Amino acid sequence: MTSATPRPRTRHEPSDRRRQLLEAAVAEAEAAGLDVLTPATAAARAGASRALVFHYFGSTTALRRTVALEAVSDLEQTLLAPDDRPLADRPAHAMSLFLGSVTAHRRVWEDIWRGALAGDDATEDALRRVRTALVARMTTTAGVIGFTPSGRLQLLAQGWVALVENVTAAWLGGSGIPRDELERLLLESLVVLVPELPEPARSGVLAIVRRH
Amino acid sequence: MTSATPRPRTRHEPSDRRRQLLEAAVAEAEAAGLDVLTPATAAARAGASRALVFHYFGSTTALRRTVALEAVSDLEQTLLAPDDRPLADRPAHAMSLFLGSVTAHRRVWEDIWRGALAGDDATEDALRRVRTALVARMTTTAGVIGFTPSGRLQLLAQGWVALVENVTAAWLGGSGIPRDELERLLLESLVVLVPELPEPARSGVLAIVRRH
DNA sequence: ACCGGTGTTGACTGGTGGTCAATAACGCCG
DNA sequence: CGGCGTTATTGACCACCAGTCAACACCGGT
Repeated sequence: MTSATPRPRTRHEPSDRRRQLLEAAVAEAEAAGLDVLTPATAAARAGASRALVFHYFGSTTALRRTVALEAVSDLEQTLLAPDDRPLADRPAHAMSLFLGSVTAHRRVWEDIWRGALAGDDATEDALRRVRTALVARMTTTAGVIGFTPSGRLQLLAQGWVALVENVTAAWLGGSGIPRDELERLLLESLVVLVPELPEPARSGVLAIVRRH
Repeated sequence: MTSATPRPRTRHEPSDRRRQLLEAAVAEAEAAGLDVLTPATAAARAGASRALVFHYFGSTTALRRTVALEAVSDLEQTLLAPDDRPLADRPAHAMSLFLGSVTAHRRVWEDIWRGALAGDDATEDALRRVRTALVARMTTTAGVIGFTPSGRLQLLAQGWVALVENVTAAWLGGSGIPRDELERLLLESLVVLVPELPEPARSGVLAIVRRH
C-alpha cells in the first residue's frame, strides 16, 4: 500500500513554474528560516511535488542558495546603483541603503550570518562581492580599498564589514537602540577604524556622527 | 552476506577509552576539518567501532561540539588565568594570549568561525562566554562592559570581537602580515572603537601601537 | 578454570537527499 | 472536435547515513 490519491497536475511554462516555486521557497525561508527550507517544505507550500523542486533547483543546498542569493543580490544591486548626492553625503546614504535592504529580508540575512549556508562556495562568493561593494560605496568609490591591495587596510576593511554584519544581526535580534543611532554607530566605527577615508566623505560622516 | 571478519576487541576503563576517542577525534578535526569529523572517521582513526563513538558521545553533533569545546575552553582558561602585570600591559598581553591559544588549534577555530557548528546552542553558549572573557580581559576587568549593560557599548564590544575573529581568521588563512603587526592592528582597533577604555590600559595600548 | 559484569560490536531501522521511468496535461494539427 | 506528440510533472524507488540494540567477548575476581 504505497499508493494514494494521485495529485492533480497543472502544467506551466517552466520559467513561471520556477518563479512560483522560488516565491514559495522565499516565503518559507522568511517564515521558518533557511534550515527548515527543504524541497519538501517548499513543494508543500507551493502545492507541487518534491521532485519538481529537485527538477528546477537540483539540490537542497542549491535551493537554499538561490533563496539566499535573492537577498544578497538585492543588496548588491542597491549598492551598485549610482549615487548623485554630494560626496560628503554618500557614505551615510550607503549605510542607510544597506540597513534598508537587509531589514527587507531580515530572516534570511540572520540565517546567512548565523552560518546556515556555511561551506557553500557560490554563496560565499556572492557575499564576498557584496562586501566589496559595500566597502567601495562607503569609501566613496575612488576609495581606499584596492588602493593598497593587501595588508593592513584590506584586513581593516574586512574587519569593519564583520563588525557591521555582527552588530546589525544583534540589532535585528532586538538590541533596543533606534535605527538612526545604529547608523551613526556604524558610520563612526568606519571613520575611526579607517583614518585614510578620503576627505569630502570623511568630514561628511563626522558631521553626522557629531550631531549626536 | 552481511558478516565479515569480526573486529578484535580490547577493553578499557571508560574514561581512558573516552580520552582515546577524543584524541582521535581532535586529530581528525585538526587534520581534515570539523565537517569531515564523524563517528565513522573518528572511530576509524582510533581503531574502534562507530557504535563506540556513539556510546561515548551520543551524536555526531555532540562529537564535533566536544572537539570544538576543547579549543574554546582552552582559550577560556587561558583568558581566565590571573594576570599580575602592570595594568597598562595587560590588554596587549591578553591579545597575545588570544592569538597564542587560537593558533594552537587553528584548524578547529577556522571551522568554528566558518560556521561549521552553527545552530548548536551549547557551542554558541561557550563562544558567548569566551567572548565575554576576552572583552573583560581587554578592558582590564574593572572594565567598561557590564558597566552600561546594554546599548551602544555592548554593541561596540560585540562588534569589536567580530572584527577580531574575522581578521584573525583571515590572518590564519594566510594574509601575509606578521603576527606582531596583526596584534597592534587589533589593539588599535579596540582603542579607537571604545574610547571609554579605562586609563592605565588605554595609554599602555597606545604606547605599543604608536611605536610602529 | 570459570564466571559475572560490562565494555564493545555487528546488524538493523528510520528518515531523507536525490534519481528515473511512467504519466498526464496542454497545444496543435488534421 | 478528436486524436496525438511534446514535455512538464510525478510517485516510486534507491543509496546513504545517523542512531539504536541485543548479543557477544574480554577481563578481573574467586
